Amino acid sequence: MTIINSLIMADDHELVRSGLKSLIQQQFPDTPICETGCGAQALALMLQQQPTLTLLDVTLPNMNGLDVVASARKSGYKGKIIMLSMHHWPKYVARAWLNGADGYVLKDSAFEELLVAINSVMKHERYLSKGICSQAVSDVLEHMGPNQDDLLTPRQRQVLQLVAEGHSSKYIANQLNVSLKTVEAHRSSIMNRLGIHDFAGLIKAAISLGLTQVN
Amino acid sequence: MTIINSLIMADDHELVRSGLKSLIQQQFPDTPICETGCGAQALALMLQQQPTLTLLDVTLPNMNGLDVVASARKSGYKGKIIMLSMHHWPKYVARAWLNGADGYVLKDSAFEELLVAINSVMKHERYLSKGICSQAVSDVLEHMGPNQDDLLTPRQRQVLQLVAEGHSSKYIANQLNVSLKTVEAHRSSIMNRLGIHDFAGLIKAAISLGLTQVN
DNA sequence: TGCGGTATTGGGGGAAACCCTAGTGTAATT
DNA sequence: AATTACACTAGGGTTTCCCCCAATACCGCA
Repeated sequence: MTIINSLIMADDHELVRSGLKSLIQQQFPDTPICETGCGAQALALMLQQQPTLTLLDVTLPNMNGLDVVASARKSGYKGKIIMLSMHHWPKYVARAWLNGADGYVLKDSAFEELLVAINSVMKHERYLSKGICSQAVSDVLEHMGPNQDDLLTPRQRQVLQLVAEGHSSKYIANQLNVSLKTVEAHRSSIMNRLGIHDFAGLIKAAISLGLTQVN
Repeated sequence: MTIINSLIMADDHELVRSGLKSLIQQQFPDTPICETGCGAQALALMLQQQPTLTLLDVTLPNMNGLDVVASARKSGYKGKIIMLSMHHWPKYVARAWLNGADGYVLKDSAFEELLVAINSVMKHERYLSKGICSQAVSDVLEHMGPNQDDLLTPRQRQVLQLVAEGHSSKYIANQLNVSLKTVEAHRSSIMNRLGIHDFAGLIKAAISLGLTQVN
């Protein structure tokens, strides 16, 4: 039987977290579960508590799950990480892999599959959800440099995500603890790099990069 | 104590359904719960089984939740309907109201709030999730005819499309041969009507209204 | 015919964003 | 060890946008 000492769960919808927590608690009654709805807090909790297992939604406010994984690994987090996502796009899966995730489970999976994933990663195996074409993921990985293949730097993606969530540069500057001017400089460099000259294009780029959703 | 004879739950993600089912089952152990992940099947089940209560996600494959509500009511479904949605936009809430929903609960709510919503609608009351500005919904309802395209005036659509294409208000003013201030007034009234408070939301609204495309 | 609502038009002032320029730190290259 | 490249940081000055307010024009309705 798999034993999980502690668990952190990050999802942007509290109802979803509650439901998942209920299901997991039934399977692992003795595991303390800590939950959060935002990426930055998830990262902080991971580093503070070093939980045995972290369940991370990909689309999170503040900082998306893929960046959380990268930052956590870079900061020395050693626990297992399973991504929860509704996206089956190979690009996302490959990015999760490279950033240091151990499992990738689609939200359109049965709970039993999540249990299989948990057991797999706790045995130091990787798990890829059914319904994801692993060949396509391999292909993407081939054409994907080990790091920094993306168009934007982590900081730029972070800023772009916050912009696309509708926050002002002032608010973003407070969130990131930098100057207003710094945020504006990031915005500017993002637009230069993507060849965008207006706000609308910025939002559309964020959508097509998966940093935010239309609705 | 509220008694629910039967319940149908529709959500596009099986993991979410499982979790929610687990929570609800704990509260209503004797209620049979039927679940589905697609809108068309949800509609069919509602008409066949006439459940006491239906929980409907707004974003569903095949047929979105708002259309399911409209069709179900038109076909004589008499049970209660609670919408589950991640969208707080007044536009969506107003549409749900007009189509015949009894409750509207954000996915970013505690499970306890869903229970309050269930108890409310079973007592023939309407329930609106916290975090939704009911005044904004009322405002939208005022300006909302029976068909969906009355949300914006032709001029507003025209302006919104140009905005979403990335043009500045100044350029738009020149294109339309009106004052800069007029265009800005249009932008303002569009945002008021849709319950939007930032530029990002404006672009996303234009996309979901089909006025522009992501790429 | 008059009345109310709203579509469309416009202004002023304050806040936010954009363009240009530039310092610092880090990592890879030569 | 020196150089190059670039991510991240930041300021000054200009342009653009957002909120409160108002005038005219149009359309349905009593």
